[in-house]
Amino acid sequence: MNKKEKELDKRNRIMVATEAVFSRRGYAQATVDEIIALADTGKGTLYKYFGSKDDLFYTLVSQKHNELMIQMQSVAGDVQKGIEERLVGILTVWIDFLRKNTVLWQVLCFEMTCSNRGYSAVETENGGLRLEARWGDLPPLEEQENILRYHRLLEEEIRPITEVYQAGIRNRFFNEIASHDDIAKNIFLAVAMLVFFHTTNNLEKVSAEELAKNIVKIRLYGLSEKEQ
Amino acid sequence: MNKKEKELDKRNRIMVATEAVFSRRGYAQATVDEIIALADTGKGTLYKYFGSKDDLFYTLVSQKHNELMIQMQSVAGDVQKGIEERLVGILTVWIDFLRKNTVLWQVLCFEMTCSNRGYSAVETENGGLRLEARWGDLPPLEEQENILRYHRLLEEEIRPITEVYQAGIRNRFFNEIASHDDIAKNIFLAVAMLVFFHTTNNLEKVSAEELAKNIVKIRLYGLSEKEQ
Amino acid sequence: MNKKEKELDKRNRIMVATEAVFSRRGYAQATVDEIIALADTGKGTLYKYFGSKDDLFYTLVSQKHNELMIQMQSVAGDVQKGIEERLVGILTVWIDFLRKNTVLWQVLCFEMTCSNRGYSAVETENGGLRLEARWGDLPPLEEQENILRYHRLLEEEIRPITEVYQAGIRNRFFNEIASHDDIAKNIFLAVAMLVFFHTTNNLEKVSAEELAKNIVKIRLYGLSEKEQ
Amino acid sequence: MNKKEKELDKRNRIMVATEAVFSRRGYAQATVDEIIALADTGKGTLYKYFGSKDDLFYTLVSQKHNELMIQMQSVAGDVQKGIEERLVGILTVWIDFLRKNTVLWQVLCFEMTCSNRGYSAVETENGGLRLEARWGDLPPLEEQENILRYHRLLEEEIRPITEVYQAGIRNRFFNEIASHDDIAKNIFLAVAMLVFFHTTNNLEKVSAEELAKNIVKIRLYGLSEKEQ
DNA sequence: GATGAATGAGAGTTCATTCAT
DNA sequence: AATGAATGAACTCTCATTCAT
Repeated sequence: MNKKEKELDKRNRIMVATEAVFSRRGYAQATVDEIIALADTGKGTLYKYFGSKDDLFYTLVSQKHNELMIQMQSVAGDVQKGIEERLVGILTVWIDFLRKNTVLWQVLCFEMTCSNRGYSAVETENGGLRLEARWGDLPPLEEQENILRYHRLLEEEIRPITEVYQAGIRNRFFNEIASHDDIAKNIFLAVAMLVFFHTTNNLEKVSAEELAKNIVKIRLYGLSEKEQ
Repeated sequence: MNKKEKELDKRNRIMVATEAVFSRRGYAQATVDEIIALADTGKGTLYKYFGSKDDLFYTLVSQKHNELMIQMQSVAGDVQKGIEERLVGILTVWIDFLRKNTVLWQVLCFEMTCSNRGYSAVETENGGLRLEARWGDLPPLEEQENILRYHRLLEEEIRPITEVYQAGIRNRFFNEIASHDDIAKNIFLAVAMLVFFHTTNNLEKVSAEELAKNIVKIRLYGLSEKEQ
Repeated sequence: MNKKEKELDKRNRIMVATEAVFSRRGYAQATVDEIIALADTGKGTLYKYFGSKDDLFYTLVSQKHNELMIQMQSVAGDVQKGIEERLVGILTVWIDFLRKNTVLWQVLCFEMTCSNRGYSAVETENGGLRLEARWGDLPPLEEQENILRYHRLLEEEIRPITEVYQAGIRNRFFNEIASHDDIAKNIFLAVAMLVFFHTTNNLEKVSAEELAKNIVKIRLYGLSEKEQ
Repeated sequence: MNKKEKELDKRNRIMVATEAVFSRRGYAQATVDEIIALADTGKGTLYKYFGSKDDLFYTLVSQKHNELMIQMQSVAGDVQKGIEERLVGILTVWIDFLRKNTVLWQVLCFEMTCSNRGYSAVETENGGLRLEARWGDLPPLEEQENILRYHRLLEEEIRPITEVYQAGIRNRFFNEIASHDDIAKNIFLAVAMLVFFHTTNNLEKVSAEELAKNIVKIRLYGLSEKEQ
């Protein structure tokens, strides 16, 4: 094994340990000590590669995010397919992904976005994101930026569904109720909730695709036997 | 003010401060010091009444939970009303409640249930709840019990919807897709997500009832213009 | 010993330990661990009372500074005495003080003012002090303020000499060479150097007053046997 | 460029970077990482040539010290000149040198001699130097030696003034007050203080020679208008 | 009964030095 | 010969909990 390979190996071992530890402890409860013990390396090495605990987490989820986006785009971009088919495709990818990264994405959604501290991200005029506090003051700018980058990941992950959804509106595929802006976002998040709160014994048996089909069917055609 | 009143006053002041601090910091970032400063009392007093930081949080959410349950039951129990009407009623209460307690219930759902550490609660044969770990070991029994009590709160809050939903199944109000067990739970959680991730500028304007009506309509009759 | 006394006792023990440790290690090399071990207390106690290592040091020297200023003013303010007598008085106090606090005041002069990192303090138009960097950038504002407070201590300590000196100029006590502004400051600092670099065996034997007299004589009447 | 030249080039680049970094950070705050980044070389190279951070600093100041000594000796050794002229000459060199190396020599005087940790150097019977601790124990012998070498540099730098001064005593150039041994040292150090604490706006304008002349005049003939 | 001073384990981070390549 | 990845001891600081008054 040459130098380059060894270096990659170290980085990789840290990355693997990082995933394991954050997945079993969340962010705040995870300790750098546990990570380096698992990676069998020194603290200095970790900090040389990743700079800070927050950067370490960001690097991990950022990488996973990129893989997710590639998969999502491959199913979302196929204009041959109809609205329903595309929705099912995107949700299948999303469910699959969340099942593999349940804890990490919970941590990302609630802990890292500081949604659980009363901050939310709102769009600015020029299409960017800005942090907003439900009460009191915002943190220092540098910390705001650290928080916002997680919001940006999520925003990008929601976009494929939003786009298909808007195509559906243009096609008059949807009824007038559908005009509310948050519906696309809501499908995305409702699925996340489904996976976050699944209990091991019932949900796992259903394949991601089957689940996605059902969810889309319910959203599109409803649960009711009767006509509205 | 007599002794009893004075004691109540102290407890109340701590409770109010507790809500304020956990609501703006989440659980991990909240400090007991900030709470007692706001309550203008001593640390010993707080620990005398509430025992631990975790018990303090539990007491707070437990109290709010009880208020929520009373409201939910008052709209869920009315057998005169139809399925749709009852669903709208429950969700209206739920949305209203979450809007007032957004951060607290996020913390409850993800931080306190340790859902963000890979634990989930599964039903036991005798109708109770048991903790299960996605990986590795469970924490000591005492800590498990502390975690489980939060799961019990959530389970109880979901029940009214589940009951209405099961009534719908008995009435043949729903189509066969609806047979999946998690659907009731999913409506409940999807609404939570909607409120957790609202951004201040758009959602607030819609009344809780209007929002509930739309959500139920979509669930029941679907988004699609066309027949399935 | 009652509660108040005990509290004072703890604070005092920390203060004493602080002086001992900073006096034998300087600032950077001193560790909080050594201080608490010597004070026989916990880390939390130290941080509760003093907030940070820097604040701890500042509290210590600030206290000593106040004692020094009282003594200086008592000898500098006596308008009955002549210029020479007053100079001798101030320098006696200064030498005495420095002998007792040699290391602390070295640390103050060089380490804490960051003079040893190329920063100096210059007077602003409104009589305050501003930090200036010989090269490159200044540190963040908050850190600048921490540095400046040490400069302010020193500036105040120099002032009594400056005042006597200016009185001398008004009285035409000095010759025209004396017009340079920095001369008062220089006497003050030269004495500091004398004490900082004394070697135990020779200087200590001379009393502070005797030393002060000699220094003043040399400054006033010169070393030379001959007339200029 | 051949091998020898390349090696020299590397050494030189490290030396230049060393000066830059220690000059803007002092010793404790300087990092080897910053030095090698500036020198555009590897850490191993630096440690190969210089052995340790302390040795690196010593090599730097030692080199500058040698240049200083050559200049000092060239003005101190000229027996043609009178006492006053020689003093002015030495101080001119010394002021010039300090202005160019203000931070480095501050670090040398206070940080490296561990004067700021309560150690001082005293002469031994055989003319050497020995470390002495104001309180407590001395460090291990090896570290003592590292500290002493900085004292030796300073002692050597003071010597030219001492020699001129002793010539003055032999010539009966000085009055009886001047017999105190530390006076030569004090002139030397007072000048250092003057440069260390100059503030950019006033002192720089005066040439080193002008300043030296004034200092010597004051020392020799005094500040007072009146005869003693 | 109410208090808050005292605690100390444990957190994230830095950096001089080594040594295999 | 030159490198820079790897190290880990040591640093400052936090905070839930206790218990003497």
